[in-house]
Amino acid sequence: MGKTGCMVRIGEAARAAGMTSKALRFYEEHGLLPAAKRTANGYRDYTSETISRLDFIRRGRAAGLALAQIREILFLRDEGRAPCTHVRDLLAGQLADLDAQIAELVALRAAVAGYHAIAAAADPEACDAARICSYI
Amino acid sequence: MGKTGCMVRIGEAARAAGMTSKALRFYEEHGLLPAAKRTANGYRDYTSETISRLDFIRRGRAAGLALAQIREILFLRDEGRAPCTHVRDLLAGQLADLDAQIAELVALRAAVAGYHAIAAAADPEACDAARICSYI
DNA sequence: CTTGACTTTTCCCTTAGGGGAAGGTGCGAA
DNA sequence: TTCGCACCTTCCCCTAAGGGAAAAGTCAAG
Repeated sequence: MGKTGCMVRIGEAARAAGMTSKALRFYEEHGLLPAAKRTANGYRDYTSETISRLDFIRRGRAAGLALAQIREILFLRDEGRAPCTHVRDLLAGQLADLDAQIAELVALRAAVAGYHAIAAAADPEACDAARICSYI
Repeated sequence: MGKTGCMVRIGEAARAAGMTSKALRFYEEHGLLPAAKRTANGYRDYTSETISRLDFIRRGRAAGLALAQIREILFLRDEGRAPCTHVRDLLAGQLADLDAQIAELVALRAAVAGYHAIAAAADPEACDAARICSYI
């Protein structure tokens, strides 16, 4: 085998996964990546296995999962257990969370639209100083 | 006049504004409230003017404004200038931000719903270990 | 030899406060 | 008087997911 194998430094691995080097160090620090092997000069050395792991992390992030949830999934997989039912439950919870967030934002948007309509139609001279601003 | 005047300590002011004492200290520290007068024992002493200022902060927060934006409004008012046109612009920007956030969450919701539908229908045995989890 | 690109670690920054520690103050009850 | 309780003070660490920057080491090319 070659002297250096398929040495991939952090920048290249990050580029391959569409992330930054900082993110990779952060994931390692927070247990989403195992401690990377180091080359003789101390540089992190990644394999294609790490790259696919990073791909999964990216897909999970794109689905709005928190790093802690992604870490759970990875932990199950690392334990040799299929995380599929757990992932299904996480996705169900994520759907409920998203529905709640959307409902909240839609309600806030309606309220802000009302304030803005009043502000757009009001006479700027009518502002009550004691209230700081009458539009809110 | 009475010895203690209308002394209102931080806890009572916070209750009156529907906040916590921590929030009031935080607002003072970050320039949304002027440095409170202190009583002889070092306790902060608030007036009704502060309470109405806190009410405005709460209304601004309820409208989804950031503390930095609320601070700008308060600064204008403190300068003697009516903040109304600025508030109107902030509300317009807030509307645009909310629309963007809602669109993003709705798109994410659709994607997650798709993942979840696949996960709910799939055979858990079919999960591909190399991909960590096939549902995402 | 030097320059430039890459890496390492470490520290501070972001939002809007929350939690808690350690200690001071004032009032009523025992 | 002393205890307990409620309240206050400052100080420090914590959140999520990294970003920015500093200081320093490594390596290949010009």
